Parts: sequence; structure tokens; C-alpha cells
Amino acid sequence: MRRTNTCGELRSSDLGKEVCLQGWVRFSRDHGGVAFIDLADRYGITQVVFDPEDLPEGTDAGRLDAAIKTFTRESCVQINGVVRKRVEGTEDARNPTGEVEVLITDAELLNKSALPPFELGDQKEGVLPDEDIRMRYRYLDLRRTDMVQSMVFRSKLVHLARQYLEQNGFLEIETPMLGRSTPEGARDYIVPSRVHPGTFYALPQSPQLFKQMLMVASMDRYYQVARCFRDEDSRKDRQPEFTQLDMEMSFVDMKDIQDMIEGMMSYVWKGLYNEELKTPFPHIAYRDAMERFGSDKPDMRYGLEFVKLTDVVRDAPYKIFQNVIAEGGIVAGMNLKKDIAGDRIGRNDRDRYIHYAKKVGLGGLTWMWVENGKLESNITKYFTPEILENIKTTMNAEEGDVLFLIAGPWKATYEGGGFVRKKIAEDLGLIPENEFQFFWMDECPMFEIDPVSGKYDSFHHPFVLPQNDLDDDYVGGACFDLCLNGNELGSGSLRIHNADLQRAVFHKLGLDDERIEENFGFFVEALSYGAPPHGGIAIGVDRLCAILLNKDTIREVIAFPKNKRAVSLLDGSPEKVSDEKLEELQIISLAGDIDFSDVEDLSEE
RNA sequence: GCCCUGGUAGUGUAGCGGCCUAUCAUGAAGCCCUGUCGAGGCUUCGACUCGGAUUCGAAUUCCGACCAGGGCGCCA
Repeated sequence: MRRTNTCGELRSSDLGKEVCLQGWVRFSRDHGGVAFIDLADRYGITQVVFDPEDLPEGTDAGRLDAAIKTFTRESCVQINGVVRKRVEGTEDARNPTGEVEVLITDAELLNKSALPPFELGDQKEGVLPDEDIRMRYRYLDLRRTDMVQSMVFRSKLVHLARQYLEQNGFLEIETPMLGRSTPEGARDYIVPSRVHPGTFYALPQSPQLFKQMLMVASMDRYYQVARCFRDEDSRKDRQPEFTQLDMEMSFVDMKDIQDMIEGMMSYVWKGLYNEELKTPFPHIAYRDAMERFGSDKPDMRYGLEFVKLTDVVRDAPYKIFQNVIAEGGIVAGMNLKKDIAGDRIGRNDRDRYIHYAKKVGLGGLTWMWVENGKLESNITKYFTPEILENIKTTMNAEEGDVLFLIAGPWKATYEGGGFVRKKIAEDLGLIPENEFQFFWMDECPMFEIDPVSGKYDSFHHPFVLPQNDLDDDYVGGACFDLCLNGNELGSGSLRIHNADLQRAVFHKLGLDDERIEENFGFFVEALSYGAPPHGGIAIGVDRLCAILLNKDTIREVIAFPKNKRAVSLLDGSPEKVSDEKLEELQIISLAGDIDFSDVEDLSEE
């Protein structure tokens, strides 16, 4: 008999039904006579009961008892039975199936489970095994309700996004996984070609060039749930392979792209939560984000903003600030108001944050506080009363408030300050949970200039449309990031669609004609065949899911992730391949197992 | 490449120079129990990541390796 229902399905309306359930034994409780089994699958848990005193006529109770004795934890089993009401007072309100149970009339062990290495039941926080054990047995970890819910959530989210995009005329088009290695950007994963020994494909870091060429190809609106690969070190929000919801549109401006994403996110939101998502998302300019929050992806759910003090302290005879300002740096401060933070930061905390500030690239922190109406600090002697008063007014500092000041080069200082801001907010519990704040970070520069070498580097990537003449002092780029709660979810831009302009940008980045031709010749050529004005965006699916589900790491929303060192603890990859395979590819490995004994022997002689 | 944190029964933990033939919980095995739901009761089983060093004595201190996680660099 096939299963008639899942383990999450049966309700009071099914009373009396003869059913067949198949699933896994999550818990069992044997009371000596009557025995209960929590039968689980991904849909839920149904209590099934072996009740020897209440079996139908002709049932072989002994055989049934023997079968149920074999039902060890996590074994895969089948039971036949009758849906009945639970004994009055024993209903389980926490479980949707909790009003009913299934009286077992027949039972069969489908496949016995080895003893599970950890417990899969829905336990309280903190009883999960270490992550490496979960990863080693990921197929068991995924049986847990929490992981099932994450997988369901992710599937639903991606499905809703697809639905919306299809409704809006987007075509889902697959781009190659085997492509060309590019010199810029992250390290590529390399795939050797057997047919052309000595040559290699690269796995895509993103479908960027192909989706742009799809626009040249008149596809107009493209999307793809695209797997991307980067051979760089992992973080909790970075995996060697990850998924992007990748899109490109022709004949659009930045607002068109943003409107489309806002529409899509609203649709997804409605589908997931049955709630309206507030749109349009607010915008913040790159410069403002840095100068107010010390980050290009600021978490704006809590206050703690920096205030510029460069002009206020310009004439203070305090050496450190004077030097900083003379070198074109900035001074800024943050007011930790008495009621939210000032009261809770003592002397030890201030020292701790100074230590932390040094770790994140700041020279240090200067602390000040308002006591008896005056700014106090170990360095107030270097400031005139007028300047102190001016700082106090500019910072809106009141009795009991605590200020910290940062000083140094613009970018590094605000970035460092941003880390301190975040740390303080975390320590003081100022970050709200279950509040989701999307916004656009825009008005970005086209290039970043390396302060040491003076070399130009792309702020986003070399295909962004410049907003003004490339020879101007400041060149803006038509690019923007979608941010959520202090995370970068994705970045989009208008692209260069003119071959000459694309070449000019490459030149600006230091590539000569030969390099351009060699690495991007095919692409620039494509632009020359009437490429339409176009632009697009890619949204990090893993990050989006992780943030919405309040997970610390994207590994929680990826079925089979790699660990910190890019190793799959489940299948043991990456692994050596046989010499025969290497030979066929005409590849010799320099790693590890070359026998250098001859060389050593020579040196000893 | 670098920095930080951690590694104790199957799992999660306590212990942090001698009170350690190492705590507690869970689990597993056995027995008891007819309404539980992470059932309960009783009994039993099971561990200091590895290699050096210090010491009369090391789970505990030090050094190194390995493993896991967080971060810097890197991620156009």
C-alpha cells in the first residue's frame, strides 16, 4: 500500500480514515503496553500508537509488537492504521496534527537506521552538535525541522521571484559554466580541457559578460538563478560557490532597474509573509553612508551617526588632529547619548574600544564626556574652552553623554569608525531583530585610486557606465548596491554599451590595447554591433535567505555548503585525482607528493 | 599569508597543576511501566585531538602540529 498521507496532514476531519504513513522514527515512547511513535517527514510529525488492547479483530498482535520493536530512532518505517481522536486532555496544541493519532494496525520496517551521530529532534537552543559534525552528516542535519523550513523558505522565495520576473517578460536563459578565465577580479576555479591539453576553462564568477551579450542579442529582459564561483577565502557570508538572482534589461535607466527589484521584492514579500513591503526603498549616497555610518552598507536600523568635526577642531593645538588635518584627513565624532549608551560605557569599556579601534585600522579613539555641563577628557587641556564648547554644540552633547572621536584619512577612518559603531551597537544590544530595512546605496564613484600606487581600480567593475568625462577629477559611476540590515545583497548598474567608451575605461584601469584585445576583445567587439543601452543587477540569494531567516551564516540556507577552508566535509572534496586522469589532461601537480629524495641525496653528497 | 577563539564519552558540557580510577545532561544496552509527547523509574556502558617540553606530579602550564569557527588581507 502506498502512503495515503504525509506526516503533517492528518486533522480531526480525518477521523476514522484508514491511512498508510511512511516516514522516520523521531521519538518513541514505550509505556510497557501502549507505545507511541512520533513519525516524522518533511511535512510534520504525526503520533502513531501501538495499542494492544484496541486492535481490530484478527490482528496478529505478537507480530506487530515484534515489528515495532525494530523501529529504532531515524529508521524509515511504514505503518497502516486508523485515524482516531486522542484521549481527552492529551491533545498537543503545539503540533498541527496534535488532535489526532493513528492507531497502528500494521507496521513494517522499510530501512533500519544506524545509530544517528547526534539527536535530530527539535531541541532547545544550544544542543546542536558542532557544525563540522552537522556537515559530515548533512543528510541527517537536513531532516531537522529547522533545516527543512530553511529549504522550504528558500525554494518558495526563488519560486516567487521567478514568477514575478516571468510575469514581467523576463526570459530565463542559462549561460555557460565553462568559460574564459579573466585577469581581473577574484581568482577563478579552473577546469582543464582534455581535448585541448594545456588549456583551461574557468567557472564563472558571474555571468556578467554573457548577460550583457544577451542584451546585444536582443533578449531585452534576462534573468537566471545563477551559480557563481570564486576561489577566495570564505567568510560566514561567503562561500566558494554561491547563488545569484542575476538580471539584465535593455533600454532602461537606474530607476527602471530599481523599480523592477522593488516590485519583485514586494511580490516575494507578499508571497512569503502575506504582508506589504514598504516601497520605494530609501536611497543614501555613498559619501553620506560613509560619513554618517562609516560603511558603504550601513545598518541604519539603529542611530549612532558620525558628525564631522574637521572644521571645529581645525585650530585646536592638539598635535594628532593637526597632523591629520594637514594631511587632508578628517576628524569626526559620535555621540553615545546618556540614555541609550553613555550610561553603560565605563572606563574599562572605553579602553576596550580603543584596543578594538586599533585592530580595525584606526590610530585610536579619543573619548570625551559631559560632566557638570563641561566636556571632560584626558586631552581637553589641548583644546580651548571655545573649541570644546563648539564640539559640544556640534555634537549636541548633553549631561551624561559620552563621545568618541576618530581622526585620520577619510576612507580608512570612517571604515574603522564604522566597525567601532557596529561593535558598540552589538555590545549594547541596540540592533533590533526581525526588522528588515532595504535601501539603495548610490552615487558611487567610478574608480577608486590606490593611495600608494596611484593606480585606478574599479569601484564596482569595469563595465559600469561612467556618469561624466573620464578625464574629470571625479568620475561618478551609474552603479548602486541593494543593502539590507548592514549587508550588501547585490549590486547593479547601467553598463557601457559603446565599444570605444569601454576601451577608454579599460585604458584608465591600466590595460593596454593588447591586453584588452586578448582578454575582452570578443566582448568589446560585441558592443560594436549596435549594443542597446542596458543595465542590470544581481541579488545574492544565499544572503537574502540567511538574513530573512535570522541565520548567522549562509551555510544555514545552503543544502551542502563547504566549510571555512572550502572543503566539503560530506564528500571530502577537493580530493586528488588519479595519475591516469592527470596524464590524460597532461597535467603535473607541484603540490605535496612529488618525490624530492633524489634532489636531497644530491645535496648531501 | 596573518590575527583571534575553541578542541573532554556518540552528542552537548563541568573541571583549568595533586581533591580526576574526570561532573552533569542526553544517548546506547538491559529491566520495569497502558496515555505519553525531548515520557518516566532503576541498572550498566562510554571521553581528556596529536607530538614535544616544564614539573615529584599535566585534561589543566608552555611550544608545535592537526581540526573547527570568527576576522584581516583577498572578494574588480
